[in-house]
Amino acid sequence: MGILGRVEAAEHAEHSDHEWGAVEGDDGREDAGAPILAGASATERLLGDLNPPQRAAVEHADGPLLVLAGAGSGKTRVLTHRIAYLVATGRAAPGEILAITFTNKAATEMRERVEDLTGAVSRLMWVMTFHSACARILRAEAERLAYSRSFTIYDEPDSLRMVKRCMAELELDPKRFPPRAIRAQISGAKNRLENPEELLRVAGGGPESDPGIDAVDSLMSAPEGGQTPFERSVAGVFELYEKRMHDANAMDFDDLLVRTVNLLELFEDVRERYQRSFGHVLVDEYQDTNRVQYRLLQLLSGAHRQLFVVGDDSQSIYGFRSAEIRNILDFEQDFPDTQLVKLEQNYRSTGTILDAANAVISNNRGQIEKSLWTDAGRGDPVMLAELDDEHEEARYVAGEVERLVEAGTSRSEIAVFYRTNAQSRVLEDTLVRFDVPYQVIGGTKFYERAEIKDAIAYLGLLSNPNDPVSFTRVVNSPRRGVGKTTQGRLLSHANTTGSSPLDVLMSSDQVPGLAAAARKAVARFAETMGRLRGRAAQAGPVAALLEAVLTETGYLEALEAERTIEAEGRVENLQELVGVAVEFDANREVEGASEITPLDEFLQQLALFTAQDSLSDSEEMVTLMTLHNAKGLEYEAVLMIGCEEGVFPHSRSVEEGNLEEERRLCYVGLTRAKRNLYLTSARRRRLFGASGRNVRSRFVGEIPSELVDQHVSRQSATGWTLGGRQQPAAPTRPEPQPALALSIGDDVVHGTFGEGVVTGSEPGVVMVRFAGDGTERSLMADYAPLRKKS
DNA sequence: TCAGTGACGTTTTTT
DNA sequence: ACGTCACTGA
Repeated sequence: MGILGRVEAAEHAEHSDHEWGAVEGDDGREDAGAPILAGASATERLLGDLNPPQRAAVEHADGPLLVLAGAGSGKTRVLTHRIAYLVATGRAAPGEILAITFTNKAATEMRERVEDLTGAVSRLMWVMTFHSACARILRAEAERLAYSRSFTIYDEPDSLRMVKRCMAELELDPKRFPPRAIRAQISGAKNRLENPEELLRVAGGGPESDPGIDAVDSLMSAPEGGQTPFERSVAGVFELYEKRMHDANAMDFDDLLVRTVNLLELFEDVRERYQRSFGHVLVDEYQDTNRVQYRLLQLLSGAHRQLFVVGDDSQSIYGFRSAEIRNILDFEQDFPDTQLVKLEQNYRSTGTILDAANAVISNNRGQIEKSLWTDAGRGDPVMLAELDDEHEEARYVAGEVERLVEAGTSRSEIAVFYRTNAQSRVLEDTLVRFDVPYQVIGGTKFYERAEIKDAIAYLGLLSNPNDPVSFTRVVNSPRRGVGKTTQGRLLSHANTTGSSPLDVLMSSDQVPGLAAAARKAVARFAETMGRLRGRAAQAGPVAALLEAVLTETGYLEALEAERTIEAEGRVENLQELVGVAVEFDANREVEGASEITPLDEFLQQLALFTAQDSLSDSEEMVTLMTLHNAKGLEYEAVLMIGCEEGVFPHSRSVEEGNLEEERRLCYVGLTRAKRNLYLTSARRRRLFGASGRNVRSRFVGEIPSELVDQHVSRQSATGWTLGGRQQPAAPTRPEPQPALALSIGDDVVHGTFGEGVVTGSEPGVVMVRFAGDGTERSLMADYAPLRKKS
């Protein structure tokens, strides 16, 4: 066992009064709290409310630990308590802990809870995502990899842009090889830690191919072996892409991880430094780690092997991002002295919901044996609803949400999940019409709006003048007479002289071939950028710099001159961004001599901001999100919409044979619900204009019928019965009353809102203005407790 | 250089 | 059905 490593770790643990390096065997727990009085009571406090297996995990003595935790079994809690335990018992100083969470939000919550438990200031703790941790390490060590510290982080669209540039440079036809596909291949290769040459080697020489053809093929393309033209193109683009990204002093999301691995592999001193500083490494959602992340964990915990990972193989849903369940299945082999703790008691859901989820996931093969149980009651049945089309489905959701709210469920405790972001649209329209407040997580994000990206690109360019993508974005926005031709001349001059695009701009009189008008426009822009650059160098508040950028570049002015509603919205968005900057400036700890300038830190935060981070849980809103975004969350009531073959499981997953991952995704969705669970499907759904007939998802059929309660919309009931399925038992659901014959002007009485008058109607919906509060509401004709006043 | 028009492909999921 | 992108004419 890594005795040496641990002794070394102990030596460098300045805050540790203990000589943990000297303690051997499993029985460390007896000594754990004893020497520190305050620590002892704190330890008791934080162990008190744990069940035996949770406690075993938290009190784990030494070496690698794998916690296999079922859904809702308190795995994040175990992780939090483990950190608190390490701090409280003095086994680790806060600064020696690196805890990896899946989102920034989860990280913030975890820090706060550790603070609550220990009373310790957690600022020193590294509790963050893989990407944030890597970005921080890279900022500090960038020079080792011939990067500058002000490297730019490209988001996915920007990375795609760079791929397109490279393809153009290689004269590859984007119609023949879609840039998206190439980008996906590159990303996959990076996550598997393959470089361009390896990619070719792996792709080449399929053993099943006909040797005759192989021979011909190898004659045709001797140096590369027998790849398809696509694979060769991927490798070529990959190679150039890597070079151009480095020239640009830019990293994509994958680079953040890969470069950190490179750094730690290449430089022994750096590796040892970080191994010493992180004496304990903890990972949440371990089932979703991929090859790079795994390698990173190996490198960071190499000497001490204090690796504490928590995960659930049934919830592995990021295979498309190269996550490997293998990492969890093989953990015990890779770390032979691993201890395994299983958490199988579920504290979240009713027995019915848990049984449904277990029944679905049991259709997968090769899950690690777990038997989740709960001592909560049975609860309500799972509600199944089959509606006619996506609009009726949305109305059903809106109706059920209203019903739940009236029955006392807070809107913030209700969530709607769907497979694809596109599905939120119809739902949003309907919720607006029904006056149901909601928030959408993910989808088209604030930070992807053009004006926001422009503003960030300006800041990015000031920080990193080498970045051609930001340069291109910004140089003629607002329109200032620097068109494509001029841009091309500037960039190619930058290429030939090897200087940065921004520097070329500053000395544009050196650039050949510029027309007089262009020359003038360029010079004018260069002057403003020069001024702003001077400002940026002063490392003052980011908000002030951003405001200066927006006014001095004429960006705001141009928007205001448009005098349109949209432009107004853009200005508002920009104001919001300034607000974000103000908040950033206010929260920034005034630590002298930081390695990162405020501007770089701000840009980094924006780049690594995730969908879930914008989730607000305090307000009275229903939450809408994809199933992927739902991971790690829980709600009293969950509605999963679009449970149809082709939608969920997605047709593409079925084609690619990823059905088991889809089923795990379903499992994740089901297990988010504490009390009420709804699954809805539509018989017809419009996709790209064309309307298709859909059948219910196989996952719905995998739920035992005694757990469910069915509602089938009237229009489809017959067809459904003819389909050969068993007609459900009589629903206990409030039956849709036969729609009242209402016409505009009729006086009606509503169970909750009182008297009103019908002001309009649509199929299935009736609009009523109520006398009580004067509001007009859209109600579902079939469900609303309405009766005609006679 | 730019505004307007038509074709296209996009919809899996995300750091 | 919608947004993006490339092309075209002014």
